[in-house]
Amino acid sequence: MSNFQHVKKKPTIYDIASKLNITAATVSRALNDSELISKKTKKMVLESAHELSYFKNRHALALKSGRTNQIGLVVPFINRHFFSNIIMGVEEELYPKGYQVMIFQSNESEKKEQDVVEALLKNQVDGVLISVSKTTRTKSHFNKIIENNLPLIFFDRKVDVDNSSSVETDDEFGGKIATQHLIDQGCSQIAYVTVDLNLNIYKNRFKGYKKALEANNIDFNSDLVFQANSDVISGRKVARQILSNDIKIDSIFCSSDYIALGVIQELKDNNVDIPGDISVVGFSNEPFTELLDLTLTSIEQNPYEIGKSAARVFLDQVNAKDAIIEHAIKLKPKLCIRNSSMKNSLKPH
Amino acid sequence: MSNFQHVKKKPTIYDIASKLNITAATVSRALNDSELISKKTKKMVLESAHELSYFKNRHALALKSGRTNQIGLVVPFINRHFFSNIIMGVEEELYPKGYQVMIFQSNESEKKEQDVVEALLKNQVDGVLISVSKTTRTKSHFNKIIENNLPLIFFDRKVDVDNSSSVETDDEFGGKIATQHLIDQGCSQIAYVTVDLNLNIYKNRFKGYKKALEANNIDFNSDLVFQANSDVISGRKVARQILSNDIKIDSIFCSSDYIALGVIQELKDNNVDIPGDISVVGFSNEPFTELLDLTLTSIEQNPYEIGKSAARVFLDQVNAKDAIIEHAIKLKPKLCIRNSSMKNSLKPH
DNA sequence: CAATATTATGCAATGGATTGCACAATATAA
DNA sequence: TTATATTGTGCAATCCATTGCATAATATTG
Repeated sequence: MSNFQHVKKKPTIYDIASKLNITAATVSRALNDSELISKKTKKMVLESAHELSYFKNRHALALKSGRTNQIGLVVPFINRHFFSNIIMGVEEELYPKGYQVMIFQSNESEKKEQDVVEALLKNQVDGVLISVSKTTRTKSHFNKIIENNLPLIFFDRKVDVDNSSSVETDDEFGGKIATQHLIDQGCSQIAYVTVDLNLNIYKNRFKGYKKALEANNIDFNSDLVFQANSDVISGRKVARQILSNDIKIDSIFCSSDYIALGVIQELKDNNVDIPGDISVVGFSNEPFTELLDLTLTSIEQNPYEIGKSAARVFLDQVNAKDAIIEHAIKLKPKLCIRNSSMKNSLKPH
Repeated sequence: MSNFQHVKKKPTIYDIASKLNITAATVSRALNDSELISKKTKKMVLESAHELSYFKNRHALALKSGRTNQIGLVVPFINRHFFSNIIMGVEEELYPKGYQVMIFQSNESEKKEQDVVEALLKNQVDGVLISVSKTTRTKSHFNKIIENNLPLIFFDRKVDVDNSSSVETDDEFGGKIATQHLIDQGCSQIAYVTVDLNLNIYKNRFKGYKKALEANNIDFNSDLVFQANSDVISGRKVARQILSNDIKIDSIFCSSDYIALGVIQELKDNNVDIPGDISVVGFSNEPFTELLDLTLTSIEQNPYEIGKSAARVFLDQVNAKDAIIEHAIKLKPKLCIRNSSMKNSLKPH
């Protein structure tokens, strides 16, 4: 329990060198398996390195080479189910390749996002994966990344930047299959609840909704479209609005699970039968959707796969060296059917 | 869209030096506000640095000093509400102080945990904050951290290691207030559902439960104690067991929200009135607890504060230099009363 | 065996910032 | 004005690994 523990100094190539009566240069080459070095010497060096439990000093390497084997990962908030699972995917893919993932949050603030990108560049990361903050309007910080000749990969939320890549959910497809599912249940008066249409993801989900109607020869009725924030309260408000205006519908497709939950709560409070009278579908497949009394049908975006995919795109870029590779990947989301939408379903349990 | 963008080289102290016809040493001292340097020179240097948008090279610093301003944060999984909020807290506290947080997952595997700690040491992090994997039985990797003279702070789950600190939830207190709450509602036949009693957190919650009974002169009855895994299925199983054996109880305190949810589902399916016939309390205050039809009373551990606290302990250690500081902090959890436990409550809405 | 081709190693600079020591420039005292 | 004290800068080594160039050691060929 001594105060001043003996801090054993980490061994360097010089230690190995002097132990073997050769120079550090030779050791370095041996460790890097250079053809210049004889097998015998290589063997000696490797053994000695193992013995001393030698490891290369990352910072010396970074200083010399300018590469760090670290990548920057920027998300709005890490404590969101969606983003934390993306991070899982990225790590899973990159950790075995020797990359370390530096995770940063933008807190949905453009300023913080700029700061964070700045910090990443100072760290000389080898690439940046980012999901853009909602409030971001400028893109000079993204251009800076490109100017540094680093791979830049957007995921989930992108901005148009030359020489960058992106991995997104095919939100339009998601909107389409959710709507089609309701139609398949016999619904035709399908209300739609959207969040801010300035955001691409919501724009595209809406597009999918309309496409599905069109494909089934159902007239689009703008009276059935509602605007809300992505939370329970907003969902309740929309439901109240529908009920009090006596708007005739047989289903509601909400572009957010939280809205859907609010809708369900308000409808239940008003003795509306779900899914009998009104079917409800959400979006994102939040963990709570399957924990509810009335489980909620939703669209799974598979954030884990988004993460993995983004990581693979990064590796592609890195390995391609100077070739331009601009990936623009869209992953198909999946419909998770539960009790809130099954007109003919047996009651749960 | 050229393939070979011009990658502007980052300015160094040498650039500043030659621009001002002084030496790098002087520039370095000026940047570090050394008293050796005249105000005039300092001003020149600072201005020039700003002009060139100069920043110190982290890797050069790390190489020279052995310190990196990075800390390692190890959690079992980052996509758990509890842990991701701890991470938030840590970041919030350390980011403004110029520390970067390197986040790693152990996946509840001892081997991975050892690897990760190894990686952190190779990176020469300035300290390690860790929540120990469930499967960890050895502690030599923790000792290695101490031998390197680095601050080691355990959070939520700790292991006994000399010269380390810890920040935990006061689980016993949590168990006590939850039980007391049920007693306050008039309950006396309080079932208790625990998870693996080999784990300290569950051991302590159980202890709290018993203490509360004792304090209220209620006899402890081991027939009312059940064992389960921390999931919904297990919760249902316990409830079925209670019902089929016709065990007389007026409430159930579950050491996990998932168990509590399963219990509630099963009881509801069997037309038991909650909280009328049986009150239910969970533990951890998972996000879903307030989204349920019947909102679930639970114990909030405030992971965000745990994170902040752990970060502060780290800063303490760092600033204390060679002094021994062994913090052992226990944070009081908080009771969140909701509808599942309020005997006299109005029905929701 | 001498001369050339191969192969294996060493030397020294590099990357960027810090710092002990030496020395120059200026200020103060005598 | 000269000797001494005080302040401000420069020199060069250091942290660790890499790498172009020079050279030593060995192998090959005539």
